[in-house]
Amino acid sequence: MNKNISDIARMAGVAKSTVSRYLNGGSVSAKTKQKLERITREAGYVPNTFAQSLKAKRNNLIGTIVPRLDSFAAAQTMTGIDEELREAGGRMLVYNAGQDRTRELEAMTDLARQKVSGIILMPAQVTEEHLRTAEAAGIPVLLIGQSNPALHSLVYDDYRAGLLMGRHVLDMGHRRIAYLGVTEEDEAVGLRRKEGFRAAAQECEDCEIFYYESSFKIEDARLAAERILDECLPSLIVCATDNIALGVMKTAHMRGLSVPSELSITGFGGYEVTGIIHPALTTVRFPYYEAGRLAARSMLRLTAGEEVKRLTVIDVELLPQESVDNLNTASV
Amino acid sequence: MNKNISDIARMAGVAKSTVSRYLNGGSVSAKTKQKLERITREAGYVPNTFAQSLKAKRNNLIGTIVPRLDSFAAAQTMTGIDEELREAGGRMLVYNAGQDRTRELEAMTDLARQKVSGIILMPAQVTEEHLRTAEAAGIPVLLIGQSNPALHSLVYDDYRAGLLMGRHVLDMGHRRIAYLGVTEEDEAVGLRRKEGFRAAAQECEDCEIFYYESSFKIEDARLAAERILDECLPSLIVCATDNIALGVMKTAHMRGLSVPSELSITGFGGYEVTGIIHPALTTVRFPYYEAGRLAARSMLRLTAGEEVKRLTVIDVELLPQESVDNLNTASV
DNA sequence: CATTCTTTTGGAACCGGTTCCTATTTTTAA
DNA sequence: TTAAAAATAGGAACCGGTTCCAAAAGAATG
Repeated sequence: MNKNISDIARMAGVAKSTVSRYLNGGSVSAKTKQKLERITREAGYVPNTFAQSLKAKRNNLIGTIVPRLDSFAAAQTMTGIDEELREAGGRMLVYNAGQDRTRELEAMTDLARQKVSGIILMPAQVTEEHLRTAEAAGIPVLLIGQSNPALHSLVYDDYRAGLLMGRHVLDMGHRRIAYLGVTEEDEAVGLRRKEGFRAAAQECEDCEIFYYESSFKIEDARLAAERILDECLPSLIVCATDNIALGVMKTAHMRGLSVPSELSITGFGGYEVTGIIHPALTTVRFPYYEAGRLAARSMLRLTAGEEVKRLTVIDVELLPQESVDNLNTASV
Repeated sequence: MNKNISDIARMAGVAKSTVSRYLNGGSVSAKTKQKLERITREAGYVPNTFAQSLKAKRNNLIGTIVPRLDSFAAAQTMTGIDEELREAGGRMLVYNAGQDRTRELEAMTDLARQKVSGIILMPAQVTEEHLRTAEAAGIPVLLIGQSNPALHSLVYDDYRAGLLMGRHVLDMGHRRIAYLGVTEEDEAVGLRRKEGFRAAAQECEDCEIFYYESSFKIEDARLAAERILDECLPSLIVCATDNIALGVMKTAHMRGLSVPSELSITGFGGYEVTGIIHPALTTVRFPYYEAGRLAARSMLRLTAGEEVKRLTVIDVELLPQESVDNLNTASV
């Protein structure tokens, strides 16, 4: 049923090289061009991509490895990558690493086997093994969210995010604050975000900060919040991600604490849900979608052998909403 | 740098057919097997998947077309598909249709070109053109969420979902109810869900139901809720999706209406966020993840030429939470 | 009209595997 | 020890394209 290039050549009474040239815009006379136009259309001819890729030794696929499919950040980033690639005729092959480092490495190897043109990776941390695997893959690898001098990276300005948030909550009059972070192994979220916040705190003499740690899971955050409220009763909890903030908010509701009048809460990320819940969550917006587009654009340039800046820092934006009480006016 | 099968054959002093046989478990003597084991390992040899697919005329890719990447349902379904395929050595190629029917059709054609083994589609509606395109693709196409006699389909029991929800809210004593649905062009969400609900309403004589329509967007739902509250002031709004319910909840908060004591709200879907927000949203859980797994399993059987039931109905489950007031006890 | 330069075309080789068929070697049975 | 059977290996064709090179055809020039 499906015709191949030889069939078409035979039907048109020409050599298959002529058909190939016709399809790829080579020099073909107007007459044969017309004939081939008609015949390929009538036969519904579609070139076999395997055969094309076999000869070309490359395809238009970009592998994207995400830590999980059901996260706002991953979804937005993927959407951005997908749209940018599509406009350039490329395609996105998604791999879900399920937040498992081994699967992340396997995914890279596997994508290299499939001979994708490049890999966009959203890792939680970059290990020596990541570098070795990327090296072995022999194709461009671009990181989003984490950076490494050995690879091309696209990072958010996590330090500034922490700084902005810190200054904002201090401005609002909060002095007794809990910071609920994540493991420092995650350099971006765990370390730099916290350091930015700490820097803001150090600009203010009379504030007390309590540092806590949780996982990225909402349920773990909920439990951590229980501990925080039992131990130090802050006026505000700064959470390292919006999801963590949701967990903390849940705890507040369960304890009957009113947000923000009895407990203020902030997040990081700018997830859609932060604007929908009540009270809307004060957070720092990370432009995931734009980062995805930018990543795809950079990757296309890399696969074309063009130069790309090794490290790009993406700006973030404070998004003050309702979940932070203004203690200045309250005391007036 | 990268070796091909001929290189390996030369290095081992055998014919490439022998190498191929070694790789694919054909009859090879213990001695050559050992030798090839060593050589392929040392050379880091990896077969070229294009060449394999070219000969085999098929690959292990399953195309998945989702309406959008950033929806809970899509994310869960993709995760299910991905995990099931991975266990069977298959891979998922994701296409984002961006809620655009034209792009959905293009995606099918495009996937067929890439010679994926099968397509899993999550359409908002199935048109004649979908059928034609699927037919032309010449590979198995499986629908999730919508059904069509011409294709293999996996649907949720939307009618029962509506029925369960209807009975539940009536049980809770609500009699003046608004149903905020979506277009009936969406047979599953727009039509059957509503019909189930209507059937439940008809089991009760003294209830008044007001039907409204919105899009799937939270913001549109928010606006629709404004209209509903202005026009008929029900004790409860049944929303056709959890996202719509979130929009309605937003309006309630903005108007200072307490949920559920002044306005009860329900959704459909069982999105993660429904359990996190306060009050937690009463909804019907749709097992998206399991559906994804099931879809992948069915697709693998289809590509293997095995028989698969044409229509599978997936059961749903009522998830009563806090957003529905019990008017029975209230009046006691 | 002959000659030269361009444009168009066909043929063959190639990309990197798999598979079929035949030849050779090894094993088993007689 | 030899014949028959079984296991192993090699060679060639094939999958469906692209590309290089040489031949043929057409256009331009003197």
